Amino acid sequence: MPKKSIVTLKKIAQELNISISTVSRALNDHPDISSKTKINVKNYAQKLNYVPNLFARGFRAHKTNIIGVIVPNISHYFTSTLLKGILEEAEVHGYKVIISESINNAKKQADMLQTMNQFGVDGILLSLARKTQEVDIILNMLEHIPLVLFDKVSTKVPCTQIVIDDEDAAFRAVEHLIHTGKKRIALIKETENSSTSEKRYLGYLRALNKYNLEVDESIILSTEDISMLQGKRLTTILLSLQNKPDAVFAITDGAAIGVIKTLKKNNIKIPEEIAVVGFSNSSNSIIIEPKLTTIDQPGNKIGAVALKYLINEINNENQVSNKTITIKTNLIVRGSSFKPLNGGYESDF
Amino acid sequence: MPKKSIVTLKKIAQELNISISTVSRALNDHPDISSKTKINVKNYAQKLNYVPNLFARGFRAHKTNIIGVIVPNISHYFTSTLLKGILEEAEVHGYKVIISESINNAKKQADMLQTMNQFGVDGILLSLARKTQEVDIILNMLEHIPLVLFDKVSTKVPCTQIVIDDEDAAFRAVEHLIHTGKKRIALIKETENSSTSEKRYLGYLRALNKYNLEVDESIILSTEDISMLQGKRLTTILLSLQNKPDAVFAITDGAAIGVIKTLKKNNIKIPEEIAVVGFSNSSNSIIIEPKLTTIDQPGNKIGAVALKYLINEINNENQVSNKTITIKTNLIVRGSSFKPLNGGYESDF
DNA sequence: TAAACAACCGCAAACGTTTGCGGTAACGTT
DNA sequence: AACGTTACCGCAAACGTTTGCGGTTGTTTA
Repeated sequence: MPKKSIVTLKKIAQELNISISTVSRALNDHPDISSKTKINVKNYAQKLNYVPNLFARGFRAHKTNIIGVIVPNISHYFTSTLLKGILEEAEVHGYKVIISESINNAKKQADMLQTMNQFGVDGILLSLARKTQEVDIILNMLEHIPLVLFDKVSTKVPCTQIVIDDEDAAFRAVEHLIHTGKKRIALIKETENSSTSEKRYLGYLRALNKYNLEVDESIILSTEDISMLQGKRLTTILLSLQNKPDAVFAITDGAAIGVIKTLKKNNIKIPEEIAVVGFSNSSNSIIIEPKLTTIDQPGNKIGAVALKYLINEINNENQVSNKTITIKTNLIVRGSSFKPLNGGYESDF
Repeated sequence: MPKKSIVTLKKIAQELNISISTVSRALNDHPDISSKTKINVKNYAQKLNYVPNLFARGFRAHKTNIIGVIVPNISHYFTSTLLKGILEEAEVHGYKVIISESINNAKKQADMLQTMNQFGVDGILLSLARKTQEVDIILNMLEHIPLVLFDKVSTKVPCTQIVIDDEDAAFRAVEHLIHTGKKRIALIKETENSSTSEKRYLGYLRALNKYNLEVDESIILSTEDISMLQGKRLTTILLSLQNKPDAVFAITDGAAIGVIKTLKKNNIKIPEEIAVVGFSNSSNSIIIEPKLTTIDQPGNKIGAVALKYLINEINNENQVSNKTITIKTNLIVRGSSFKPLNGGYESDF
């Protein structure tokens, strides 16, 4: 059993023959304490390697300096960039972060909210599980503890939310395809009511609308669990059509890569015959050949901003705020949608 | 300010006209309490939505049920699988997990150990930052708090360690290349003293040795930050050689993919002219074409096992254990090293 | 010289929980 | 009737910290 003897205020007080309160105040630079005593105490504490028991402190102050984070799935690249942003920002503010994953399970998510609250975290950062329908537990949470939603959000919850401009990003992606001369652009999206999928769909529609392109339901495909495999499957459907599309906008890099793979297998020229655009700028998007045109979502920034707003709510204990903060994204044009005319050279294609 | 009135044992005791201790014991199923009282108390607690203040409880019991995890970089796919394993296992044991990243900075890592200890975590799971040389802080930590190393470990620290069989895995990877008829196998590894890199190097040597193949220093290349870019750079070096290799074993999927990309650009047939094997089975390894032969490291399992051993040390407060647990890996053969003879069909090549 | 004031410090309560110990009632045993 | 036993339950301390309040010096002011 390791556990070296633990140093407390009491011990310091005894050795120095002063009271516990004086030691506490000295270490906290309270004005009531003479600088002589302060130096004395601080030195001695230093020597004994004293560390305050944040537990006791938090217990008393009802403040833990821990914030809880719940994400649907930790092992997605984008999620880990979100977490990175959160962790970095948390550190500068002196907060620790507890992370849990809901595995896209609403029940589990509810349990986690409970446990986190029970643990006395100072606030919660939540990215919703996919099929979160009943938000009553979350609403209830809102009355107990500061909470902000990020990435996967819901308008049903009146709290501050940090999202990317999904609609606008999708719009720009499709607009880009149109600018390259494409006129019949297919869409691959999710069926379940995912807020992001819906918004990207709207962006797609708006772009077609703006440029007076026909909206053809037969090339708007949905799938439950969007993935590379589904991208492949849906592409074969698209290719079996009489009137094939000349571009595909997949709402996810994974699906987009599935599209590319299937197009290549069918010897279809990318982007000349069919162009492809994804969403996320995942690490895979520069591995596939041709490299994938996609939307870069600054995960770090989303995470950092979310934490910043949360801390704000923790400090200003006024009533719950309710605005939605939108983080800008970037369209990254690569070989899957655009081939430079002049001897333009893309390194790996 | 939200903060609904908080329910404590005291409140329940008052309303029910019994003592606090009785309430506590009733909720904890203490034998001294009559089942009538128990039911009574439990029902009432349920109704008030009582949740024990784990903070106060932990404060008293010197137990937080939080374990700390420090990893070099959270946004690597493999890392997130490790974390997933840890999180899942932690949940079944009723532990919460605090995660920090050291960004491969030894100083930062030391600070984090301190803070975690200060926070009163029950134990620490540590994956070392790359250039962790002075381990005194860690050794010191060992006397205070249960700690187990995982993935990135060091023999300098006498504690239980969870690793994969790097040496053996590398051996099998190279042996596989030899079995396919390759005789001149290049190696791409790290320069800095990374334990994994060293072990994989040893496995490489052992394989060459077993099959009486010459070890040629000129095709054993090292790089500081191993990555796709470095893979590309080193491949051009290999290709400029008079006596080119007929296979490349890259100690990392990223580097291996860089190799493949460069080989393709130079119109070299994979695997006929030069075969490639990586390490990690990252998501990228099935995106690149040909798909990459690689070693699958079961991150989930490593994480889970690490946590299991940590909890064991937390409970059995006997002296520090010091064994090294090795997790088995799998060689996954794909197109980058092997082409089926009979009309064998690989879906995307 | 007395009163007022400042500077410095200690007492004790409080946070919510668990738990050793002691106490009371009811019952059965001699 | 006196005693022992059992079944319940409450008192109070303890965990380590912070903080309002009051107390003790010593110094300045009237």
